[in-house]
Amino acid sequence: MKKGRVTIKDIARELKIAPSTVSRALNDHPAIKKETKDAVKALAEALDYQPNLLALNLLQKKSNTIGVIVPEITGHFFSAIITGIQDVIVNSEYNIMICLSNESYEEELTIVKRLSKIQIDGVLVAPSSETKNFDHFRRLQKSGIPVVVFDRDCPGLEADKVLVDDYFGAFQAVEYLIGTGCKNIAHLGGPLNLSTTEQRLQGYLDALEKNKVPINSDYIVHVPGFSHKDAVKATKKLLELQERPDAIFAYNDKIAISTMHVAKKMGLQIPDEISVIGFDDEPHSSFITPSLSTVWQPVYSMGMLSARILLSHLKNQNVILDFRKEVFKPELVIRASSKEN
Amino acid sequence: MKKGRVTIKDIARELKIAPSTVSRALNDHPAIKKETKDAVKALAEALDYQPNLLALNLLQKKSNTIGVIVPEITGHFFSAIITGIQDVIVNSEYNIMICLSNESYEEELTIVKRLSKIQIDGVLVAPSSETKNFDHFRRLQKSGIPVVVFDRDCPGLEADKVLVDDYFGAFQAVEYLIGTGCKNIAHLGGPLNLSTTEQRLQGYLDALEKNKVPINSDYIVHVPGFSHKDAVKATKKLLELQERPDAIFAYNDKIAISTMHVAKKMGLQIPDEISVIGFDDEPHSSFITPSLSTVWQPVYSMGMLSARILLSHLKNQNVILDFRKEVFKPELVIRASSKEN
DNA sequence: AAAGTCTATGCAAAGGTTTGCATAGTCACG
DNA sequence: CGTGACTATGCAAACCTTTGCATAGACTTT
Repeated sequence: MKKGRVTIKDIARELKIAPSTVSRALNDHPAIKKETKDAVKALAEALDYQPNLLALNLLQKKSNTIGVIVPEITGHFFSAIITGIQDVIVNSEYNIMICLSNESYEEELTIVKRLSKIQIDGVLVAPSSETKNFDHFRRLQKSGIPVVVFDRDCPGLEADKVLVDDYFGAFQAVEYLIGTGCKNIAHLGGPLNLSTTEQRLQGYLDALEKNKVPINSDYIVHVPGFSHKDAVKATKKLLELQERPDAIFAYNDKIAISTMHVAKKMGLQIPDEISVIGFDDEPHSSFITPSLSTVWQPVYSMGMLSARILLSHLKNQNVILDFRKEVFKPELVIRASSKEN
Repeated sequence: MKKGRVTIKDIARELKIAPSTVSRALNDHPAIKKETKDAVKALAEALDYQPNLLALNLLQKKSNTIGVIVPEITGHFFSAIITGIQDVIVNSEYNIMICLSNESYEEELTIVKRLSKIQIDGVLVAPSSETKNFDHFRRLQKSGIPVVVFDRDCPGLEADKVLVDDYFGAFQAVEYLIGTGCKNIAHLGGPLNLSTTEQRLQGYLDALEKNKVPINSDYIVHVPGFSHKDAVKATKKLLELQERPDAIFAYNDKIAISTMHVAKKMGLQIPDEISVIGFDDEPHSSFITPSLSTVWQPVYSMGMLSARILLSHLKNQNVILDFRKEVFKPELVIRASSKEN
């Protein structure tokens, strides 16, 4: 019989009224008589009418979709953030499109182009570790698309930002290590160029300095990527030093766990011979042996807040809101991989 | 000056030609003179023309988007599958919309309705653990939307399926435990109603039976949900039994890790007093102590294949392809949480 | 030179919905 | 009865692109 889905025109024809009347009836426009409304609604129901959002999108020049760009989702951190974002967005009229940059600037560029083509309404982004230039985000903003940056800062980009006080977290962790009597504290840093890497390094340095612990540049090694291999290699570099460190503050739990793995294989006692503290508090970090001391971040809340900020921009398209910069405080979680204070 | 983005009409006006000519020039239609094409392309470039996909969507009655429905992404399993899916889809013209059902049938229903409203072109789905009725998927199929089910089977639903031979994996794991001399092998099953739960249970049962090990119903406990608490509670039930099991085959690594945690707290030696085998081979499972024996699944490949199957349907809309059922073989990975053979 | 062929382009419709403006009809008031 | 106000509805444009058909002009063939 009828091919394709039921449209407003079908209802109009059936009821011998104009499509515009049907549209208004469906949207409860006050100028429509109650009887007409009822008739239209009844028929729409009967015919299982589904509004064609594609048409609406074209008309409104918006896709009712927001894009989320993250480097990866196989770790816990971004998965949890996304879950937070999702839980907020689900209760709005927006759809959500998750895109993975695989820590690649190129792919991030491609994604942004794509999102811009489909007329995305807003973007939430944690930039890739390769990204140094933020012009692609600026281009989005210029075409009226609000951009909210989370977790990893984009220095120089004016946008809403939801970050963690990485500096504070690192400072606390390192100061704790000093407090337990560690003298030779090393740092396994993250990929260079990441704001989080820099902040955590700075926290490490300042904690040492404040406590008058001399800084040894041999004790600072940056892990180039996020693979187990990278971490193992970097750890070995540290543990094979003439004067072996007695504590390692790692950029994140993943690295910390690899570090512990290597240390154990070398027969070192954790934490007696070497303390380890990570960052992120991944769920399994409390289950490894010894359980990992780490810095907890309110990941889920960060996701929710980022989404809420974006939504508030979308709701107030006309009003120009000031850019917000929200910084969450992380918390040091002491477990068994570090000595007692 | 000009508000909004550049359209094909703007280019046409500028060049004093018809919009249709511009369209054809941009799409390399053979009937357009080279000079015209060049002129159009040059101007399009200069004006930074971005085709409006929204208009195209309306015209083609499709959104060029495929939906992916998963229960959650905080674990490694679905994250890795999604990464595989993404890596395939990225190289097609399709966009990808990831939706989380949070293991809830209700939310899954809402998601399906939503996807159907936005005229999704195809769906990849791992149903929630609550889902027993698959009519919502059938409705999608009826409106011409191909559905590919992955990981968790939907019995009775005719669709493409990409699964793992859970039965085989479980059978192997349990037979291995028997081979190492374990006599009282318990099973911590997953949420009832999941095809994977059933298959793994059946593999467990058959392995016992084949090896003439009596089945003890006290040794089979199902974990209702995926939280740590649920797993701890279920484990305790097993370990407090009069005749304590000397091996536990768990539904997945997450549960297995919780189990080991409880066992260790009770002072049990793993694997001497109790062996543990999980399922999934999560990346951190090799880092816990003792490292976890488990069943590995080719997650990334599953994601890729699922996506490829869906794409092949979309490319051959007219042709009706037979439903495919692909079953991947898992592999037993023996580490330190089980005895040697 | 007429008829036919080919090339390059234009016209207009289609896709489904919303919305400003126009209009037909009703009613009330002077 | 004429005017004004109000109600309920219809018309048509707009959103942007693609595409079947039409056509104008140039060139070829008989």
